[in-house]
Amino acid sequence: MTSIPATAAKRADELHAILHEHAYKYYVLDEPSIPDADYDKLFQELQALEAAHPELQRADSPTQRVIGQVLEGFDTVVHTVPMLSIRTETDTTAGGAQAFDARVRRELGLAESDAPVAYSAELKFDGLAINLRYEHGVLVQAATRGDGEKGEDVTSNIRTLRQIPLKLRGVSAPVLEVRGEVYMRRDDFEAYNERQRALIAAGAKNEKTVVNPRNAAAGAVRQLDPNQSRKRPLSFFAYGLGDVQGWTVPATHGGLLDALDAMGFPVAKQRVISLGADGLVAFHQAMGAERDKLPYDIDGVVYKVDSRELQARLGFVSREPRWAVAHKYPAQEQTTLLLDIDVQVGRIGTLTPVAKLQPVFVGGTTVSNATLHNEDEIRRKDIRIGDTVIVRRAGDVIPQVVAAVLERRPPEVAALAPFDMFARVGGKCPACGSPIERREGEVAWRCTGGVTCPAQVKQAILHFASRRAVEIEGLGDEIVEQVVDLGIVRTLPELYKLGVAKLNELERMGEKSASKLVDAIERSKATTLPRFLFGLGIRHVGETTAKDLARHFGDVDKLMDASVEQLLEVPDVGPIVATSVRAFFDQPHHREIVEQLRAAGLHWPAIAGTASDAFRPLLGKTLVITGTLPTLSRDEAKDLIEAAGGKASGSVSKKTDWLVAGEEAGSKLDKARELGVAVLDEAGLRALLAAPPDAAAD
DNA sequence: TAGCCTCGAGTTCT
DNA sequence: CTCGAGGCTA
Repeated sequence: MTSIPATAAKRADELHAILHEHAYKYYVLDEPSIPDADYDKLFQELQALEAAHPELQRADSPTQRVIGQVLEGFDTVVHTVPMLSIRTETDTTAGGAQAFDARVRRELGLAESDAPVAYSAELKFDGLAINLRYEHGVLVQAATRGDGEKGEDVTSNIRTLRQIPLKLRGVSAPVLEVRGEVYMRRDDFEAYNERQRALIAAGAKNEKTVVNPRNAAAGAVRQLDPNQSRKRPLSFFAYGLGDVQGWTVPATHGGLLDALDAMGFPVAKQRVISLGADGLVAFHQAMGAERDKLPYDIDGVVYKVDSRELQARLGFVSREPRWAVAHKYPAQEQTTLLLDIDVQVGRIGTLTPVAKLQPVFVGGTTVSNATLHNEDEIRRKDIRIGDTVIVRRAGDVIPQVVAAVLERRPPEVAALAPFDMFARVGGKCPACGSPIERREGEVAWRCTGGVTCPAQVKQAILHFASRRAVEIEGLGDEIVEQVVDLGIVRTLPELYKLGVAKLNELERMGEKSASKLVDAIERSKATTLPRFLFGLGIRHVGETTAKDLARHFGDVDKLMDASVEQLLEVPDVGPIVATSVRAFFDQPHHREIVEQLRAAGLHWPAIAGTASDAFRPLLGKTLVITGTLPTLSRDEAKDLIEAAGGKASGSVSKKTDWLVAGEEAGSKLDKARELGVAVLDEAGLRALLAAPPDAAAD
C-alpha cells in the first residue's frame, strides 16, 4: 500500500506518549491531569489514525485495551519461574511475627547478640495472583497462578485493566515478569452489584450479583467474554518478580517495590522496613486497626526478609520460601449452616426474620444469630433453611448473612419452596395468633394484635422502662418476659402495682432484688413530660419529637386533644407524624393508659416557659458527639449541651457547629474534617459551656 | 421537586 | 451504626 506519511507516524507516537502519561496519572496515581473529555478526544484521534494506517497498530497502544472477542477457552501457560505460595502464620496475635523472626534467625545461625534482621512488611490482598510478562518493555502475556506451575492465559482480560501498564516506564529489558494481585475495590464491588441488581430487576435473565470482591475479581479475570470482564472494574498492586532477563534486580525487596513503582505499577503505600520483629508487630497491629477503613479487602500482612542475599541463603522448604510469611487476621467472612429462621415481633408489631446459625467464629467473636431484615431480602438472596451460608462481620460490627452457597445446597433443600413469611407463620403472629398484614408499599409484615399481643406488650414495657424514657433500673427482658407470661402485668400501668410479694414469685428473684426493683419503679414516677411521651411509644415519635411536642403543648391533656391542624404547628412535625399522634390518642385504650399512669403517681414538673434568665451559651448551636469522652458519658454530654440551649444531633453536616470527638472517633470525625467542621475534645466542650467565643454567638 | 438534614427503628455480643 | 423515610428549604 501507500507508505505511511511521516507526519501520521509522528503524531501517533505523540498520542501514545500523552495518553500513556495521562492514563498513568489517572489510574495509578489517582491524580487526573486533564479533563476526561480531552482524554477521550485524543484517544479517538489515535483510534482514527490507527484505522487509517493499520501499520501503526502496536501491541502497547492505549487503544488495545478495548477489544472484545469472546474466547473459546483459555490457553495454558507454563510459568518459567513457578509461582510459589507463601507459608501462612495462623497465630493472629503478635506472637506470629515474633515466631517468624525467631525462625529466620535460627536458620541463618544468628546469635542473640547479632544485629537484627531487616524485614519488609506489606499488605496481603484478598484477590487473585497474576504474572505479567513484559518483553522489551511491552506487555505480551498475563497469566493466572493456576497450580503454580501452569496457569491460564488471561491476557485479553488483563489488558483492559487501566492500572496495568501496557508499556513499562524506563525499562526495556528482553524479559521482565512482574507479579501482583488483581483485586476489586469495595466501592467498585458495591457499585457493580447495584448495577446488576437493577438489571435483574429490569428482567435481565443472565445477570448475577457477586458474593464478595474476591470472587468478583476472580470471576472477571476468568471471564471468557472480555466485554463482560470489562464491566467489572478491577485494580492491581505489584509486589514481586518472575522471570527476569537483562535487568538488574535491586538488592532488597523494598528497593524492588520502589523500582516497580517507578516503572508505572501501583504499589501499595502501606509498607515498612523493620529491623527485627518489633516493627512487624507494630505494622500488623496498625494495619489491623486500619483494615476496615481501607478501600479494599486484605486478609493479612506479609513479611519478607528484605535482603535478596539473605533470601537466597534461606532458600525453600517444599516449595515455600523460608524468607517470607503471611500473617493473617481473623477472617471477616465464614461459612456456616443456617439451622432455622425464627420470626421475632417488634415494638410496632413488625415481624423480623432472624437467622439461627451454627455458631461460627468470625471477625473476632462467635456469631449465632443474624437479622435477615425482611422477606424480600431473603427472597432476593434466595436463602433457605438448611443452606450453607456466608456470614460476614466487617467494619459494621453487626453480622450479616451475605448469601447462600448454592453449590452446597442439599437436594432436599433445593426442593423446598423459597422463604415465604406468611406461610412460615401460618398467617398468624407467632406471639399472639392475630392475623398478620402487609400493607401496600411496605416491606414489613405486621401483627395486627396491638396491645393484645404479648410480644408487643413486652417491647412496649421495655421501651417505657428504658434509660431514655422513664428509666426503671433493673427491669430487663428476663423479668418482663416472666411478668407478662404469668399475666401479672398486661398493661403499662400494672407495672406500678407490682409489690415485693408478687415479684418474689418469679424465678431467680429474691427478697433483696425484689425490693430493689420496687424502689426503682417508685423512683421512675418522678419523671419529665418528654420522657413520658417518648415512653408511650407512639409511632414516629422518638426522643426529639417528644421534646418538641412537650415544649409546644406544655401538658399531656392539650396534646391528647390536639387536632391534626394544631399538631402541624409544631416545628418538625408534618402530616405523617401529626396523623400518627392523633391516631394514637383516638384509641380510648391509650387515653386510659395515660390516666391510669397518672393515677398511679407518675408526675413531672410543669414545663417552664423559656428560662430567659438562664445562662444559655449554646443557644441556636448544633453539636454532634462521637467516640468515647474521658469523663462524660454520651448522655451526660448531651444533657449539658441541651441545658446550655444547644442541640445535640446524631449526624455531621454543613450545619453542624462543632463536633465533640473522644477516643476511637470514627467516620463522623472524617466527615467533620471533610466539611471543615470545628472539632472539640471534652475540655473544649467544657470551655464552650463556660464561656463561648462572642464571635460565634452572632 | 430535588436534595439536604435529621430522626426513628432495628440490631449483635460482651 | 446504618438504613429508610419524614420534613424543610432552595
